[in-house]
Amino acid sequence: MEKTYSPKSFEDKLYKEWEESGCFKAVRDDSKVPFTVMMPPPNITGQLHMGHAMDETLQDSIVRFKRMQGYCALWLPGTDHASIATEVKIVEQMKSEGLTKEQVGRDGFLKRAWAWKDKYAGRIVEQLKKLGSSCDWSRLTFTMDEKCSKAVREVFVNLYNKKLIYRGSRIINWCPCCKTALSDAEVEYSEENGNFWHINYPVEGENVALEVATTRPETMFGDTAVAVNPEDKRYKHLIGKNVILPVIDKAIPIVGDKHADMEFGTGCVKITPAHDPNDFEVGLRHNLPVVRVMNDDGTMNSLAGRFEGLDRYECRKQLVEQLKTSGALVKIVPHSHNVGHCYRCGATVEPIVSKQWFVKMQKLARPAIDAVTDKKITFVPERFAKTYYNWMENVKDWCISRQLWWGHRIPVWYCKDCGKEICAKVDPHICPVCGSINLSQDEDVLDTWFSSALWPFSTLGFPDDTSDLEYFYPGDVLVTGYDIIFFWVARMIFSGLEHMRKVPFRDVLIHGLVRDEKGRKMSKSLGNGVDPLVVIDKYGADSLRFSLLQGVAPGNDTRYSDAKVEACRNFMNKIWNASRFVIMSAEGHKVKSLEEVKLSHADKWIIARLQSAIRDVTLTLNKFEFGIACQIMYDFMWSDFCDWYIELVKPALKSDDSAKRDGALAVLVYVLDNALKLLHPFIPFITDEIYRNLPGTQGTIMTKEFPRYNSRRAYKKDVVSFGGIMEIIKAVRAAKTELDCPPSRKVSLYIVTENRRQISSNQESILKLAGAKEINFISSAAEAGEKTVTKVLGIGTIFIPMGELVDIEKEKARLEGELERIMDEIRRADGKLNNQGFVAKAPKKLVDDEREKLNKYIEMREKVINQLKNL
RNA sequence: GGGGGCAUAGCUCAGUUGGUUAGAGCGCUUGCUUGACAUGCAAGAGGUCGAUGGUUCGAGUCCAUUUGUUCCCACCA
Repeated sequence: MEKTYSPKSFEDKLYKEWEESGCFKAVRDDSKVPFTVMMPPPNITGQLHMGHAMDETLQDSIVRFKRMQGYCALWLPGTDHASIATEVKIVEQMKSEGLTKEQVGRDGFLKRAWAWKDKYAGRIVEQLKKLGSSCDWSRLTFTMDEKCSKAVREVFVNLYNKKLIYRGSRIINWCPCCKTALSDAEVEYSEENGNFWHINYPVEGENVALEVATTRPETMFGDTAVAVNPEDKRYKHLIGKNVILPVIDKAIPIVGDKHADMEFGTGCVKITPAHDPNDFEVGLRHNLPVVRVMNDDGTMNSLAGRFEGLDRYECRKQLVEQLKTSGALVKIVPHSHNVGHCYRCGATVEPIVSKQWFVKMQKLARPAIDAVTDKKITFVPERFAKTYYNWMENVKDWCISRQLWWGHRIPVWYCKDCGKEICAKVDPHICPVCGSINLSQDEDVLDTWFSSALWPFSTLGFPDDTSDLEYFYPGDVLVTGYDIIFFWVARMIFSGLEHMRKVPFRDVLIHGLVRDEKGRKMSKSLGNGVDPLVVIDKYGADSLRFSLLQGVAPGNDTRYSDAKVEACRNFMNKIWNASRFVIMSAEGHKVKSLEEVKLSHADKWIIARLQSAIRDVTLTLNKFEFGIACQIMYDFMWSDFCDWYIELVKPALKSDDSAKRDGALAVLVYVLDNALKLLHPFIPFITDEIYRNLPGTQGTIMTKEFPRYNSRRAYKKDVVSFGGIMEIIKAVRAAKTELDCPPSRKVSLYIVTENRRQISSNQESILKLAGAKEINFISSAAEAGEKTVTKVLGIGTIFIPMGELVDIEKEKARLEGELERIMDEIRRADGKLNNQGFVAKAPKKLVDDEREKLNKYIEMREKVINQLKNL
């Protein structure tokens, strides 16, 4: 093995082997319990970012863990066609060539889109592999694959037949840049500084005017009424009369509607049903005409008179000028308000009335809410269930049609002769009503999330009753960021319930965002994104993975920093070198099993520590507490195994006593073997590379059984008593530092203790790690001689002669400080034990422990006082 | 307007049914060629866990109020 950890030399090689050996493949095996994870398919718009890296690392760790535990683990990978996002990219690409969609036409466009998909989907797959993702590539699915399209078609037709999909003219969010409708979830709001333009609408036949205020004056051409509150004494007498729209001199009625808030503004609201959701509702109540004044591209149409053809903002500018000159403009009041933007291109969204397809949500939402309240689905952390409820309970009908070309085309045809609307699973060629062959398919495609919603079952063969569907559905855990709970998680849940009659997964593991070093969201516009591949190239995939898992609380955002990855890389290097030591020590020796050797005190201690690591890692992983699990392994490997155990066994390894050597070697290999397995889910590459070099192993670690807790090897008493030995070592080291004694100077130890056997059986360890040359057991302090440093410990009192280095006054001060600390402890423990409530109500073990502690400290106090007297 | 999150060491963060003396990484101080590792080793300094009140034998952890910060949802033209 090389001296330093160099991941490049083995990561790609190992991945290739894993893939070729077929151990990622999940094949139905009825002797095993299935464990299914559906990968959230990354968009084919580009490449993976840090958020993906975290998402995939979490999933891979779970899947590897479960696979090692003996489950038939399926992690199904895929990519998403990302209808609007990809279309935006392709339009941009064409623009650079001086082309437009219209010029290349639908077929030409789709050809480009598929080429795009081939390029980027492949790139994403390569990136996933670099990360070490153990997904079943034989099942790689694209959301526009034949099987997904079939599922989409099936679901659409079924919902249509159940009247849960309908077509209607509603106010929708319109992106004038992408020229398509958007769902509510696809609109992002941000606070913007704008104005209220107060405009006078003269009342017909009266010498008064109603002052209305608007943030979008250009929509006034579509005004079909002015509303006042029916209770409003200022205006109620005018209800039924007309006002004259300025500029175009059109008479529109004054209506009484509670939508007009008497307290707000002037109390008069212009009603523009075609361009505002609230106004649309008012329009319905008062039977007002719906007048749309804007084109799809955000320019004004002919109803805007001389402003026709102008962009909405240019129109606004010129219109305001005209209103100003004509005197209709009363005032302009600065006003900041929330403006909706397209989540893909950022353009300001225009609420527009438009004929679109919708999914009726009310009936679908109910069972989806119940599934979570009934605990059929659990959000981890739980608080995200609230976010989910909040959205589901207020969900509006889902606008699913998009005026785009890239996506699943809506399976509805219209008969040009009789107007019949035909929705069918198989493309119709003849009108069932009039027999005409003059049919044309709806031009629109479906919202990307319509197919994503079916992902948990479309990938397994739905609507066919496949064996895979029966075995692997429902999934076990879905891992995703909190930012797509609405887009995706919610829609998968109601879709699974509606079409499969079963929830699509049992647990939803929500993680946070990966932010940059300063805590900002990583984004293209800020240019602060960090490319996982660059990091992997520099530090290795394992280091990146570990850094994304360690120290992260479930659901919390985390910051990426090179420093963190570097610290993880150092950990990898530590593991690497410790392993190198074990392997080198084993060279030329036969490694025996634990059963064949006699275990030393230290051996039992490390084996016991390993057992608690096994128990705790398993426990925490089952609760998806990756941060804690990683920390446990970090501490175990670095502190327990490297800093203590390896140092402890060095003398034994060099000993002439073959029994000692065999014992140490057996334990080293046993512990390392198990630790590697515990670490493998998080850091698959390094653990496998080392495992293959470990004596007595065969093949890859990834198919080996995950360690199981063995209570027979928990050695509870030995763990405690070995703590005493460690205490001695630490005390001697500290004493040396305190007295500026060079660590290399070997000291003599004089110990007053009742645990002579225990100490002498660990003599070699103590001498080695404490840097001592001898241990003398004495019965009183006097025997240790003058000029000593004293350490009062639980296991005994240690005297270290330090000759001229000892300053009696300093030593006194030190012991007095020590005494103070001990007194504090005694006061604390005493206080607790004198508290009737504590003694009566606290668990017995706690009270006993406290009593034991108190006794220990009282004993120590006596010893320190004695020693102070001696000085 | 509604709902969350966060506030713990100089910095970044863990701390999950309330129970030892509150932890880690980085940074800092001191000392080390210690036969795996200087991507290292040893010893340390550094925190009244945002504030107030409460529940409890016991609160960083639970409840209430409050301050600061941040996110999501809804949205009054």
